[in-house]
Amino acid sequence: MATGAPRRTQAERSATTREALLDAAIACLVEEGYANTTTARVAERAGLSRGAHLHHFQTRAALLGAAADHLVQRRRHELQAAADALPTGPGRVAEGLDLLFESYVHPLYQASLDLWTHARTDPELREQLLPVERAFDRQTLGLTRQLFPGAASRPEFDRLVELSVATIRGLVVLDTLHPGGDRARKQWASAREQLARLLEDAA
Amino acid sequence: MATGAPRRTQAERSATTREALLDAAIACLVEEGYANTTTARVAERAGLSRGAHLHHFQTRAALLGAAADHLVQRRRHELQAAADALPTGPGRVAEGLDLLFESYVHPLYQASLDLWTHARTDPELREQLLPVERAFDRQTLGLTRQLFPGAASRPEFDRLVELSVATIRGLVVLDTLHPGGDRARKQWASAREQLARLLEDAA
DNA sequence: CCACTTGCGTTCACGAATGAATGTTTCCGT
DNA sequence: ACGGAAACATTCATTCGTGAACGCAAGTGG
Repeated sequence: MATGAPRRTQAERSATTREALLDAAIACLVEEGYANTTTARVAERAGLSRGAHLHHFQTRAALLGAAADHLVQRRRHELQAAADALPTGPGRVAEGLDLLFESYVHPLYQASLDLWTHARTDPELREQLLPVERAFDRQTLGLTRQLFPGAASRPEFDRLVELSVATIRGLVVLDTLHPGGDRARKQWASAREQLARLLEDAA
Repeated sequence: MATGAPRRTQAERSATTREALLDAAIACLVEEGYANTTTARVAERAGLSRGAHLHHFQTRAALLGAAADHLVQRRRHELQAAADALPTGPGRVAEGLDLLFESYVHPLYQASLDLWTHARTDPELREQLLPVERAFDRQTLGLTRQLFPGAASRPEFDRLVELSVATIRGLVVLDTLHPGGDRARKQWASAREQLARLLEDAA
């Protein structure tokens, strides 16, 4: 038959549903939280049956582990694109810090927080998340080197990045209790100034 | 009868069981996490029946809300005692920051993180936690004024405290995935130096 | 001392979530 | 086109957590 849709190979079909499940899982985590992210709920959101889920991920922890990985990949793409588009110039440090901050206030990071928090007492989930976290860390460090080329070669650079990232994480946690609130954003204005000074002094 | 134990009034009995339940709930949160902190589990830990729990707290969210409050009270007592015992002198700022840091790496704060994270998507729990958080914030701010009397009157003091607390929170989150790990502690050494400089410059 | 209240324990019914077992459709190699 | 394999769907049994109803025992005020 000459339908417009070319016959899709099985591997393509498979990849599509897999993505749909992961996207649904992430959306579910963001909007309904870890506790309400059940296998049934995710399948429903993806417009699939529970069987489809079971076919791709035998267990719930497997699904969430894959979702975490998917999450990091998505963040990587968005961040990389934004970083490449960032102009060089005198305001580069401040804007680079802003970029980093935005990647954490993003709703996606709330999903990560949910996962990480639960992994503390769920050995199976933690097992899944440990390699993902390593990738996340490397990703962040690599990005900062690109964002702050002036200071990147300094010996204290890694410490300053740790400080900045820790501060950002700490600010973002503020907003978990106040969804849509901008407490983190308000405090960030002042914090960014201090961090920028430290990074520029190092350059 | 002349037993050594004087007859306890009902109010005393009640208060004892209530405390036992709250302590059990907190211990359960710390060791087994939010998801495994079920009403049955808490009652078992407290050496009581589920009926006892249900008598004092009709719903699970009520128990957890009360537990969060209890948590903040306990932290207040410990912190206040430590702060009162802190000597004045040249190292006061650094030691004060350490004190603050210790109050966050404490396992009790992991329980708080679990609660706060879940409250994001659980309206009933969030309702319970909002006033508790306000108390916690006031408590922290009051303590810092006592710890850093030199800088407390400066206009930028509140901003510096926010920065310090955010950094500490962000560092502590690191350890959720690595229980018993001291990644936060290691990064703290360097971060504390920077924060101390800022606070001392303000004094 | 007795009626009444309050703290505490037991049992039951309901709902929800998970994963296993078993069908049904879609695709690919020959 | 046809047989096998893989993707996907349906149903089932089990487990677990919750909160309500009920019942007993211990304390309190008249």
